[in-house]
This record gives sequence, C-alpha cells and structure tokens, in this order.
Amino acid sequence: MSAEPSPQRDPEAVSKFIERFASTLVNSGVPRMPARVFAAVLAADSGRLTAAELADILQVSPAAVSGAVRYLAQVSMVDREREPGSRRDHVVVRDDAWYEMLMRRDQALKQWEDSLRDGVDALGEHTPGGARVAETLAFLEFVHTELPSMLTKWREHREKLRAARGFITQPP
Amino acid sequence: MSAEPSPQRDPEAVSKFIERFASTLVNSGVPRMPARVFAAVLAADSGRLTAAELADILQVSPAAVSGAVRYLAQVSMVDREREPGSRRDHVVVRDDAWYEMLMRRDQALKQWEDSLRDGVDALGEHTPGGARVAETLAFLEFVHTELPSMLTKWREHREKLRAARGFITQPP
DNA sequence: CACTCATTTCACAAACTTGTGAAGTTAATG
DNA sequence: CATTAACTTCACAAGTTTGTGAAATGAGTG
Repeated sequence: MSAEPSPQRDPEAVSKFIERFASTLVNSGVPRMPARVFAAVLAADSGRLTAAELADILQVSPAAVSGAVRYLAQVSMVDREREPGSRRDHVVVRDDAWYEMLMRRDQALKQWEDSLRDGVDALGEHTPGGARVAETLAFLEFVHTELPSMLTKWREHREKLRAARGFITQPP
Repeated sequence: MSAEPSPQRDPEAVSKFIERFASTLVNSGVPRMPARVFAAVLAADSGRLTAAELADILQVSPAAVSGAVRYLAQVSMVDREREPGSRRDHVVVRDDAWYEMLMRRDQALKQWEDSLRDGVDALGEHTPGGARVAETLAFLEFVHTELPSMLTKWREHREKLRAARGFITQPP
C-alpha cells in the first residue's frame, strides 16, 4: 500500500517545506489548514493522499482535514477522487490549480469593476473623485483583458518545459 | 477650507459606494478598516482627507483611523502629507497605488519561489513530488517575468487615456 | 443485514482580530 | 512656556475564526 520512500526523501526536511510553503500561502490570504493540506499533497510523491494520511502528516484531527479539503475543492485547487470499491477519498492537486487560482482572481476583478462603475455614477464622471474612481476602473479592466493572454502564454511555455523534460505532451 | 460640494454629489450614494467597494476589497483579503479608509479617500473630491474627517465619514474612533492609515501607508497605497505649519495629516491615495499593490504581490512571489526551491531540494528534483513542486516554481517564475511588462503596458495605456481626456501628460 | 472503516457534521472551547476609550505624545500658537 | 489641537499608543472587551472531540452518516464486506 505505502509507496516505497525514495532514498533521498528526508521526512523532516519535507515537513519543514510543507510548513514553510503553507506559511507563504497564509501570508497571501489562504486559510492556514487548507494551505497546509495543499502543500502536503503537492509534495507527496504519489500526488494523492487520503484524509487519514493527511491527518497523520499534519498532526491534526480528521475533522480539520475534512474542512480544509472542502475549502480547496470549492476553489478548484484539488479534486477528490475515489476508486470504485473503496471508501477512501484521495485528495489530488489539480493539474491546473494555479490557472484556477488566477481565474478565480479574475472573477473577483469583475466584482470590483461592478462596484467601481456604481461609484463613477454616484460621484459623477466629471468630478475629481469620479475621475479618480474611473481610472481605477480602467486599470482593472486593463488587467482583466491581459490576464487570459498571459495564461495562454503560460500553457505554451509549460508544454515546452515538459517536452524538454522528455514528456509526451498531452494538452489539457 | 471645505470644498464646494458638487451639486450631483449625493452623500448617501457616496457612502453606499464606499461601503460596497470596501467590502469587495475585504473579500480579497484587505482588512476592513483600511479598506474603508482607502475607499473614502479614493472617492473624496479633494483626493485628500484628514484623520478627523475620516473618523467622521466612517463613524469610527480616531484610533481606528490611525491604525488603518498606518496599514495603508505600510503597503504603499496611501501617503501621509502634512503642510508646513499645520498639525493635520492629509491622507492621499497614491497615484500609483495599484502599481504598488501589484509590485507588492510580485515581492510575495519571490518569497513563494524561495520556499519552493527549498522544496525541490528537499524532495529531490527527480522524484514525482519534486517535479510537481518544480513545475509550480516554473509557473511563478513565469508570472514573475511577465508582470513588469504588463505594468509598463498599463502605464502607456493610461497615458493614452489621460491624453484623450485632455490632460497634459506628466509621466511619474 | 449487521459490522466496520473512512469521512463528515456539529457544538463548543481556545486563540486570534478588531475597534474602543482613555491616556500620552508632538507640534503650533498666543 | 502654558495651552490646545491632532494624532498615536495601549490595555482591554467584543466579536470572529479555527480546530477539536464526539456523534452521525454512508459505503463496502463477511
């Protein structure tokens, strides 16, 4: 059942990495427990862990893992996979987790834009305040148009990297 | 001293905008009070408010304003300006507040990259886990290289917008 | 169809955040 | 140089958030 641990895999160092990377995620606004779960799965050689394994690795209750996985699944950063004929859920980091994370931000941008448009109306387009709000709106609209092309560019870039590493390319 | 209120400026609507925009900022991880202060200054026709004015507009204690302004100044989204011969601080939204906000994120990216590099070392570059972490690292490095050119592009775009609105262009 | 294992849900306690009132600090002014 | 205005700091209370243990749910297995 358990994967043969690679000889160079030092559990202590791995744990340290999980906690450190989780902390950087926390600094960027991700709740702590989801951040730790994400880091743990990312670092797992199998790329997939059960809730029980996570509880063990992170030294927390199964309940905490359950909540964290629900959060991560909600924001499309992990998937839950269950093999037929088993009751173990495996948590898997989505191949496009970062893409999802950015698209999510893109959604948030739309919300910002909506409230800024209201602001321009409320203040009057030709008042100094209104103009300032309008410029903020223009910035967000700009980012909004640029993001998709940036993500496309990344996917191309990634294929090149994978090819260089000897993978057979399999576009998403 | 107080600016002539524009006829179309409806205090109620303005306040509603402030609260709504602040809430979208909060949804994206900005603490509430800084978010409200930022929105209020952004919307102010004068573009600058004293702590006392902010306390009045937002219906909070001067202490709360003080803390919020400290936060915003720290992350370079506002400046404190004091006229010689006065003890009033004016809070001003920085012209490049959004630029600063993104650059700040760019700094955070570096932190992420550092901990991911550690992760690749800890896991071994040729293990499946190490490879997964390495790809995450590659994504962040990619974003890291793309951001500056995007911001440059924005500044050009903004100059065009301003010129179209009849401003004399004055590059930062 | 009772049993067991893996996960989820729920009520609650602990820890952390936030904003307040009051006292303190700094700087202009008469 | 005492006074006052404007902001800041600090200790604390109120309100949230987070993770826990215990009970509940659901899904295979003998």
